[in-house]
Amino acid sequence: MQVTLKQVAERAGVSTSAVSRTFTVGASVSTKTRLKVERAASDLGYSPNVLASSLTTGRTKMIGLVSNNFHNPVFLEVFDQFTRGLQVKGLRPLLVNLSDVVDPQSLLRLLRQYSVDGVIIASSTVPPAFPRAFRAAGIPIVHSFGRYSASQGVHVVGIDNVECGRMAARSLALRGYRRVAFLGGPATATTTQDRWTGFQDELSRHPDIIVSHSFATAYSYDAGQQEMTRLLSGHPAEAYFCGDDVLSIGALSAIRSAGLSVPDDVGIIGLNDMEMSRWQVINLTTIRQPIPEIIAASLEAIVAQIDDPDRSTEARIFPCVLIERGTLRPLPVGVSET
Amino acid sequence: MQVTLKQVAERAGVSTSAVSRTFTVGASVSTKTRLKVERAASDLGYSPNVLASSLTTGRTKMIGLVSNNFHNPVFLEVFDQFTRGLQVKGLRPLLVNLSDVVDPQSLLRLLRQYSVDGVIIASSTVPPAFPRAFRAAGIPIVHSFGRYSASQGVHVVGIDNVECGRMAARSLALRGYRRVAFLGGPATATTTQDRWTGFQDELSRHPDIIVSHSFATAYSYDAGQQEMTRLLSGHPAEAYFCGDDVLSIGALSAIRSAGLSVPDDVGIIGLNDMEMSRWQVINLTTIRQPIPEIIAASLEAIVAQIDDPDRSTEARIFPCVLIERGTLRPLPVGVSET
DNA sequence: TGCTTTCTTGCAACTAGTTGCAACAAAGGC
DNA sequence: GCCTTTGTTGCAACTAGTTGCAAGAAAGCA
Repeated sequence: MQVTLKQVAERAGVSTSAVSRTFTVGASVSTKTRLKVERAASDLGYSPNVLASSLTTGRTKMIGLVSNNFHNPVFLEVFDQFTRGLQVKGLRPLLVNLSDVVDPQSLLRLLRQYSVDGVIIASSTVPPAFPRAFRAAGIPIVHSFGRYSASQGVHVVGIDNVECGRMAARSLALRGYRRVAFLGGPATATTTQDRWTGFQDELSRHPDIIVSHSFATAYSYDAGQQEMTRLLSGHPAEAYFCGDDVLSIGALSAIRSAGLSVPDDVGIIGLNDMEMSRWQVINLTTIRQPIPEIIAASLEAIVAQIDDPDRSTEARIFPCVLIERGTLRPLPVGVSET
Repeated sequence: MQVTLKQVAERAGVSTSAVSRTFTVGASVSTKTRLKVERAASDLGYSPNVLASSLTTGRTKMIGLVSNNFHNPVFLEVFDQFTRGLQVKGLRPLLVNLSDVVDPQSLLRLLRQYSVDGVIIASSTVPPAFPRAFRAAGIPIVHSFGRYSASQGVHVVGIDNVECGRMAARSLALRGYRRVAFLGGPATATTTQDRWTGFQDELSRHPDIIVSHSFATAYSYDAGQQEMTRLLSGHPAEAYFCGDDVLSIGALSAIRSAGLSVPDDVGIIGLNDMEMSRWQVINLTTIRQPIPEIIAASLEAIVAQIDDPDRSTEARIFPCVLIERGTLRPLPVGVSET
């Protein structure tokens, strides 16, 4: 079945140690035996079994990649970049769909069974108890797209959601909107809370602007559409900061369905800048999350923790940038963004 | 560090065999020792190491989940369903992003190093040499979204792309279009070829309909937009069958940008029915691939092969269905789809 | 050539489990 | 109570590798 190290040793006429050492970088082998071994190995089509070697080395080169966000299109991009980045570093992602798992301990048990070298939790909606469980178990952990303050002792890489809320508020204020609102995802999500906090905070400096808010039941197209439909039946605001791009598009659909025009009747600003937001049929003004940077920093952090488990944790928070497209009215002449 | 079976045995005052057997279903252990062991295990927080046990059992319960399709939004749904489905069966997906790998042998080597129990290749654009390499190596393999004829001896689950082409052709003919075209992805993709073949074949029965075709450089929004822009500068058809939904949306954008209206000036029919196609800002008429069925069948097939490696392979081809939305003109009164 | 130093190599014990076998215990039948 | 059958248990050898140690080989130097 499988070609083993023993068979290679036999064929090459050397000990198993010699074979093991030829496949270990930095081990002491003469060129002569190395050649013999390599010859035998390629004859037999041998490749070492990482899992068997993990027993003694304690390294599986597997990273648990955990997410519950299999519906937000940005996460396809996230998975793409994570898998490529891990592969480049010689690591393999063991993917875990958290949607079915509710208990941090069972996730911990699961990933321990496979003795992964580290865990990346990629989602803003995973409760902090999950990363904390890994921290407590001494398993290298990074919470990507997480919230800084929530998980003390856990390395977090993400954005400043409060600042994003402020940024959205500033954009709306600068564009002269005087009745604005926040349309968030579920109120329980920390990201939603933070964005709303920042939004509110910034607008408290503009007493002339009337602020309201409401929450959709999920970060989804349907939830956005429903909530906006409901809002339009009352006395809608002039512009909405939506918790996320998918929500924005749901809202956009509801506005258009109601026979209103964007951005003339109602303005929308989203958050994420997913692939689809630039599609001309959508053309969403939004705040871009620097995904490549967040992922690169996450990978860096997990590798650093594996190499030095006692490394102190830190949070790396990246700045977001406003991407102006067609769903907010343009800046007045002479006014510039900041 | 890790709690081992030995420690549990010591604490419970039994042999390691007894512990091993308590965690093996169907093994012979008395209730008395089982209780002692379970007690000790939960005291120490023990969970067996799957990888160590895989050495003797030959089962890692890991499945290589291979794809190169990290840009098509349908694949988020595909990954979601695959990961959940595998989890339910007690299997773990080891995700491989094929975008960087070019050689079947290096993919084979990689997955052998982790002694995965089986491999699922989920993509219509992976060359058949990849699944064949696994077949030759005796590793259970399923090619999801693959093409039947291409990989003899490999279990394929997917759709009949030729029939999809015919279906699109019939829809256009029934709606009275008389100048139609196929806008495919890269001409090298077998799916593109098959869809074009079926489209052409069906329309050969309508000598009154003029058929043309062209190929975009990729299955992407930008490629669709570019190709449609080019087509519109010439003498465009009345309706286009696009190779895929993303391509369709690119084409849609180009048409709208040119000041033309859909479906009045130009009709579009896509293929896939991804999440976004039903968004009202897009509202794409398309052919739906039965993704849940394809995935369920793929999982069934891989499990069956693991249980019985000598099992004969088969192809499972699922029917697609037309989803009528707003990018084709309606059927004439009295005419019905078939 | 002889002595020291550095390299290479194999042995054997180890990693975390599983499993065939034999010994023993318990239960069942008469 | 004795014999047979069935159930439980531990030993030891096995899975595919790694690695500390000591011995032997090669190289360096005078």
